[in-house]
Amino acid sequence: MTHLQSLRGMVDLLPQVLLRWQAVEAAARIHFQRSGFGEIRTPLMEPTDLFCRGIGEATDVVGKEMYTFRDRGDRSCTLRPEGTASVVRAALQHGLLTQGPQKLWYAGPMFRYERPQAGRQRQFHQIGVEWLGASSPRSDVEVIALAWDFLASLGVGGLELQLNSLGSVDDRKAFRTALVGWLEQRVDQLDEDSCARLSTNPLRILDSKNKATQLLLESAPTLTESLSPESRSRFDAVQHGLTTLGIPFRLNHRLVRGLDYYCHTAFEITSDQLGAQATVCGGGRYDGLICQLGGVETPAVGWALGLERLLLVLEEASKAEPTGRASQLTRAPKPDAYLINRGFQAEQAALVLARALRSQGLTVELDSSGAAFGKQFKRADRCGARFALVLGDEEAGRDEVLIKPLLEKGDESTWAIDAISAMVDLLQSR
RNA sequence: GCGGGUGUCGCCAAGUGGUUAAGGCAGCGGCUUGUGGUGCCGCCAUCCGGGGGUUCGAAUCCCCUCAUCCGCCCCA
Repeated sequence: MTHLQSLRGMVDLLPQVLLRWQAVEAAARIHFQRSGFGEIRTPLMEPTDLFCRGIGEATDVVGKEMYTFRDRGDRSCTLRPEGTASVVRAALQHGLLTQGPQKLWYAGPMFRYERPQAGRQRQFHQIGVEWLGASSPRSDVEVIALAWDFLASLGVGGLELQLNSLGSVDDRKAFRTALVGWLEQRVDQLDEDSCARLSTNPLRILDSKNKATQLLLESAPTLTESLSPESRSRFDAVQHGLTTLGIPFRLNHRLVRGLDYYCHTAFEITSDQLGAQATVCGGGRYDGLICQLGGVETPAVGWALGLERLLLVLEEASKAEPTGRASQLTRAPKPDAYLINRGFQAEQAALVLARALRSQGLTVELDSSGAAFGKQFKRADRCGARFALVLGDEEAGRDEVLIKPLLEKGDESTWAIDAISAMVDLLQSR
């Protein structure tokens, strides 16, 4: 209809919707701060090579989903498809890691050129956490708990934590060989997609949604079997830690994360309310990434959470439970006062009064229509203001203002227009 | 990139070949030009996502296109 429209897969966030966003972001800020994570903001655009090296050339994200273009200096630029590579780049660039381990979190838009569907957009938003320089299995546990508790604090239900270990780089290599060998004997039984992946990214075949392939995989060698004793005991320690914290999880030995940099712990938190894109949060350990991007060998764990998906789940939660925690996040703020005014002198006085009250922390809606009093009252009522303040020529002439409660019963009262603190007391009284 | 569904006012929604395109919500105006919430009255799509075509005649049929939704791939 309109010729000017937002690009496909890019959505506007309007004030009412943003109420929810802001609540979630505020909750995140507090939650991460408590665990000692500091916020980091990196550019939305990076040199293309960062992602090719960080995420892996063979991955779909790099292979077909990046927004890449050349700038006027003929540099290849890419709109970031995820946050981890950028965070690591920034940490290396500023020598953060020479000061010891870094606990960082970020929130912001990511870009992936994909076909939009439920819970998926081309510009979407992630909140993520990266703990660089953490090697203990306990850090895996802590980071997972950080995600789990954050979601719980928002009142999100119906979540499941799925856990797997990809083992060390060597374990993975060994398993890869074993799996490919096993699958090659059975190529004729594989679906088309899986066949293609056999040479590019065989581990991902485990994830296949193809029913026949899944059935076939029942008897395939498993990742767990090829774990070294060290990897095995590390995986046990992570599970033990989660159990200690009372965080329920389900082992899923098919869980393979899509990005190349993961090793050892891999996890996903899924929701039963999301349709096909059920993963709300995903992450794991990526001990090799920092080295790969030019730093010294440094272990790290982290995760990223899809904000749009989280908000989708929150919406369901607040529908199901209108008085629950999730619903409280979205209450629209009502003005404390609606300032009705009419007449030249009164309008000037109203401007001054509104500013004075706002500077005292009140939310004041100032009518600027000059319409009839009845009209202005109607608007005052409609916006849900608790009080109407009335300034007409009569009041202005006497340097007074009339205050009338709109929601509770009570009489109008007249106040000296400069009795700001007394008015504030009344307007804030409960 | 592939498959399927949908597209009528800001939102919900009737209409499926025949003169002026229901209705509801919201909005605006009035009854009520200094007092709101209820009520009543009025206004609010020459146009049916866009472009072509078929027809005496189309929102209704056909083609193309765009957008959107659901799924696949993949991921948060």
